Amino acid sequence: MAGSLSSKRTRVVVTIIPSVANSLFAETVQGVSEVLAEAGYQMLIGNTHYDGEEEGSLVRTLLSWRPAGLILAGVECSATIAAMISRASVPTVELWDYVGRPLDMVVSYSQYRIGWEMTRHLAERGYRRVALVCGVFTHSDGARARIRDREHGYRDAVRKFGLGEPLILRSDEGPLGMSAGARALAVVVERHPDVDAVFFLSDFPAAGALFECRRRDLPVPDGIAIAGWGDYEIASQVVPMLTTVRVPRLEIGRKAAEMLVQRLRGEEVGRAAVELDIEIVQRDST
Amino acid sequence: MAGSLSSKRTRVVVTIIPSVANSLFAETVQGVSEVLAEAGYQMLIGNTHYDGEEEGSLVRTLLSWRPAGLILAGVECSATIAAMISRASVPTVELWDYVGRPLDMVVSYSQYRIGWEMTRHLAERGYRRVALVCGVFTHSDGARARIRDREHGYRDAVRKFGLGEPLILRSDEGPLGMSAGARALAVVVERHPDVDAVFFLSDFPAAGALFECRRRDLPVPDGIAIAGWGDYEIASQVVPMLTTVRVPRLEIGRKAAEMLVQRLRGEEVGRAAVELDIEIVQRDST
DNA sequence: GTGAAAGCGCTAACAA
DNA sequence: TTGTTAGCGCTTTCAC
Repeated sequence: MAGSLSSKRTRVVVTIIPSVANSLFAETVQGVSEVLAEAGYQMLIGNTHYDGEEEGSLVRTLLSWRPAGLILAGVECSATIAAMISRASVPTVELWDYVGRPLDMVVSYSQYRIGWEMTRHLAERGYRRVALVCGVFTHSDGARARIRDREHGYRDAVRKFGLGEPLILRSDEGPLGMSAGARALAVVVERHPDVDAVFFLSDFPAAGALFECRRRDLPVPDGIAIAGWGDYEIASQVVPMLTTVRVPRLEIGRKAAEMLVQRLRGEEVGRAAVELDIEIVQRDST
Repeated sequence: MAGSLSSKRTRVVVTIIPSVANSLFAETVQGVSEVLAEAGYQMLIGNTHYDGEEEGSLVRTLLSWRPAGLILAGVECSATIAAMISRASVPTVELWDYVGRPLDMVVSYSQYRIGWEMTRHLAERGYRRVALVCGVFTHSDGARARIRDREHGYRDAVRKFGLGEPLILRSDEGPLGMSAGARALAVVVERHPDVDAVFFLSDFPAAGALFECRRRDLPVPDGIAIAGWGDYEIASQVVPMLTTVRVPRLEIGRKAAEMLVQRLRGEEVGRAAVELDIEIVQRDST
């Protein structure tokens, strides 16, 4: 500690995530720390619990330790916090969301395209009424923006491909689990019998919906089609296998860490904002 | 940082885990940080990647920052590292595994009982040949000891309840996933047709086995019974619902943090080693 | 090359 | 009360 104080530098990079319990972040963090370890940096993780105040005190403490770099994965980052970070002039990479102007470097993918591509895919496979089920994170502007973009892509595709009225089911549970997916499917089946495909914004509620269909003896995909997001292991294992959107979770982490390491080495980082590609994975549930 | 150097104390507790990608640790870490946050401490997470060397350098760096406390969740903790920690005289709580003598405080549950109780449960429900499927962590003495204890409990129960020869399938993949569970089930069905129940040491491979049974049109539990471990959400959602062992993941984290906070407040901590209870959850897969 | 001295940015103890 | 000073344990610099 005295050494860091004296030399004004450390070999530590701090990654801040909203929740360790959300497997979305786990793999990305793994990617980050792999690359960082290779480059001789240590990584520490801070957990905000989706709470702006905790995030603030965490960032304050961590910045006082002069980390070599900062990685913000899906965190709120209010104006106050952003100001603290830029004052500290620590190289920063934001992943996924960012509010307003990016602080520094950004690695993300298009939320709009997720909504658009899957809806288009379902339309092309002949489904005529596609519902969207998503969690509503009211915890941060960035999360709200992310969801808005996805819904926007969905709405545009619904209109473009003549799928009737958009139907969006929102749940305010935060990250949706399997049981929430099962409940959402029950609502769709009972209240909107004309819906022939449901797009869940995560594989876990989608799997839960698949299980609910099985309980109801509702055949998938003939009775109803189910699509997910994330391409988690469960998507390729569940019966029937789940059509989903592959997002490069690991690669996002690796890319972010690589950009950071380049910057720390004093190399010029080409594009400060990288957008990675997503991909529809067609399986048996649609 | 200068403040911490000067005052020789911080309000930061460091939790070290082997992997963020393993959902086993996620909930425990959540429990730890909830309690710590209430008590006015911040928590940082260090990730060892199941690697002794990384653990060493992580602990060295972190100890130099004089954390108020240390929580080691399922990490190797070699003699060298243990010496570093005790020299730093930082209050420490170990979770789950510990090698040799505990460093300081310990929160755990009986691995032996997990093997014993589930095997007994299956014997009592009338199964005559119970196979055990487990991952083999060769990364640490503690993990090896944990697995040995579980297998020991299983073997003792097999003998006690007259279930013939023990049958243990080991995989060296590390934490077993769904696809590994599916493969293990295939091996059991094809090579050991007399097996009528399989106990997986996690719900994820157990769910994978369930899916494999479905693909093979092998009815569960009538054709074969499947049991898991962990009582993750999937266990109560999958069809048929999975019989499993509930382990108090969240409570372990909370308890560990509570003990640490008591110690930091200067209160006397009653028993330095706490063993929490496990519980069989009977569902439809057995 | 080796050794001494200054100082990183704060806290804590003491003096005014 | 408020102001001052020593010093936490290192790195860095500069003199030898």
